[in-house]
Amino acid sequence: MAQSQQETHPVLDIFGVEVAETPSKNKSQRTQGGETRSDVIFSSYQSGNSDVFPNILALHVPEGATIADVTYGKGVFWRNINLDNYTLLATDLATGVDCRDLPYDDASLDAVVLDPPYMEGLLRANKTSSAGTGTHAGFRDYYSNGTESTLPGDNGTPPSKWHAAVTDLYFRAGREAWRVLKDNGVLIVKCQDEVSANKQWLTHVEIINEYANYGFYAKDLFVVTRTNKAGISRVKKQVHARKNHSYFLVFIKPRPKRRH
DNA sequence: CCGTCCATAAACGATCTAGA
DNA sequence: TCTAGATCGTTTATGGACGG
Repeated sequence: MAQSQQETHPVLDIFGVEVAETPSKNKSQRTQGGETRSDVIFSSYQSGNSDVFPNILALHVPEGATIADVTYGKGVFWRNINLDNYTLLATDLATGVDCRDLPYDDASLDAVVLDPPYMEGLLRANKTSSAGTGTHAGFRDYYSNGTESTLPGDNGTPPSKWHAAVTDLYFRAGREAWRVLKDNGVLIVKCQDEVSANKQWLTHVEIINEYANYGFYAKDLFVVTRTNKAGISRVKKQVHARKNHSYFLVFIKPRPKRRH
């Protein structure tokens, strides 16, 4: 008992934080590096995609990486990126590349960026009842449910519809991304939850759970809150909170663990 | 056997605001 | 002033249970 009392203990304040130096007797004291700072990259921003995306790239994708943006669209993600620092492979439906069937070799890319439509209304077969008449019309024409371009299910089941058509697109594109990514490769997925048929669908949770089955590690999650006020029409009684935020999910394809 | 009711699934479409 | 839209509640269809 007397021995233990002779051992030196650091003096702690009420929060348990050391406030006094331990005696110099302690030879192998660890010296901590790094610096204290607050200008770090945060998990949530009230801003647009083109402002948030550079932060994600800076944090998770090293310069010199080869990145495939498989849903390039107008390239808004890259508006504030210095393209000298990366090799960008920009494809889209407009260039004839299906994000579920990429023209790249297995394990050939450092990063993949995926941003498909996340609204079931955009994927409807019937044009008069589908949403998105502008920039997403191409998506709708090609990926819409109930058309011959829609892929049947894994077991020959009918093609998915409504919200399931949205997740189906994410799942297939995720599996394809797994194929083309190198070990430790990064998959950046943009998504947003949606309400369909008066029902809440937490799309980002569904994607994370499904991708975990493929082996992806969900390394990071960013929330983008839109700056403007969105409305909804034809409401008699609001049921759910109007969504004004979306997600960037960052997945890692882990290096396979070596077995003994 | 038929019509009604109810629950659930499927289908559908409107409108107000920000930004140019 | 004009344009165009990263939804979500409402409406319609479907099918089973149930009573007459």
